[in-house]
Amino acid sequence: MSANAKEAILAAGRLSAQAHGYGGLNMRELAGEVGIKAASIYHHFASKAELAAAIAERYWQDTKAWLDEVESRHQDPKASLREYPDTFRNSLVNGNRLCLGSFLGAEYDDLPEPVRRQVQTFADVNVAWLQDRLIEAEMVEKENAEDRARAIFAAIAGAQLVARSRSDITIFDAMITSYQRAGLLPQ
Amino acid sequence: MSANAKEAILAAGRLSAQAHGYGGLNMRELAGEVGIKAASIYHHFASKAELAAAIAERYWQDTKAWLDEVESRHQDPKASLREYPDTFRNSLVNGNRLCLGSFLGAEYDDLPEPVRRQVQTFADVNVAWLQDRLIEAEMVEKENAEDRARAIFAAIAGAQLVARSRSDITIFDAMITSYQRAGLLPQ
DNA sequence: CAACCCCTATCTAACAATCGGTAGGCAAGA
DNA sequence: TCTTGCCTACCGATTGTTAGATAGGGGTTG
Repeated sequence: MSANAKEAILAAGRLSAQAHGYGGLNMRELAGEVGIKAASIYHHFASKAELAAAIAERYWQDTKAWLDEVESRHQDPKASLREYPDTFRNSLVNGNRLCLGSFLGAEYDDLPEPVRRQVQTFADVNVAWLQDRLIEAEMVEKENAEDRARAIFAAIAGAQLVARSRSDITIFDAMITSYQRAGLLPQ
Repeated sequence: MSANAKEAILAAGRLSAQAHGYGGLNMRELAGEVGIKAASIYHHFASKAELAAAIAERYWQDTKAWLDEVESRHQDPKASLREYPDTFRNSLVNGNRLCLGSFLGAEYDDLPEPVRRQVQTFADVNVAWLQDRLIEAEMVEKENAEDRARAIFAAIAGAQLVARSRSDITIFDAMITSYQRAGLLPQ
């Protein structure tokens, strides 16, 4: 295992947290998925709180990398915006999982401080990226861009939440289509 | 206490579940808020699962009653739609709490079956009411009304989720305004 | 080259706290 | 006297976390 163990813990922990949240994240179960014992996790992470913070930090870093890759792949900002819901969709396809930011957002009151900071950063990363694309696409006036970006972020996260509790991806797609028809997202 | 105890348990349980979810709902703590001992709860509810199901059932019943009252207060369906986000807003004002449907929706995988049913009913109640108002207001074609209704429900739940993790009601209001400007909600 | 040591990564075993839930008793009103 | 509503006391399971041991690899030293 060695240095790979830490990465394996982060990867499995992310999947577990997306399915069960911070409260449902279980050290023994997580260790079992990685193939080690629970005590061994403490060799890599000082506590459950710090583990969760590391998971959340890695999560927004991966998200940011993916968003930047999407942006660089299109010259049309509207094309980037059309692709934006795909991460959320993929989480549903991949084990009916939730966006980590949404789950931890729900549990926010019971979250340790270091985890809270990473959750906020995740939201900031998404909103900033959306804001830039909205301005490039000239879809809103500059002074409304941030609010509109946050509204889009919230709407898609909400669609994922609702679709998940039906375990039905088709209603996620239907909601995205509705957002497009209504004018919240570009068609 | 007597017959009032059951009602008090339901009321306190709802508030606790809106703040900490099903997993965070604690029998001892809940009993303490009501002024009884944890064991006494089992005189009124057979298990935590049945208690949570009763809380969720009461929740959608109260929601439905409020929605019907809103509808009867306005003759203009758009006026009803404008008032719709207020329940979600009030939960934030009242202790930064989440819609119970959203919290339980996040925890859906770990929910006992009877609770799941009530969560779905809550979503159905909201979507059905929104669908009726949208049709009355002639805001969408009939075949798209349900999808649009669910999209609005999801968007507002998402806005509440995002606003909660900032403990900031003003950004909730800003997102609702954005939805109106974009055309998702009537202005 | 061999003996030594130490660091890394993991283990077993256990602790203390907390959880949902149960058994059985007690008091009061019908 | 029987039912209702609550209690005390406890059980077993699970949780995050810690202490201490062990195995192996790499570097230093004789």
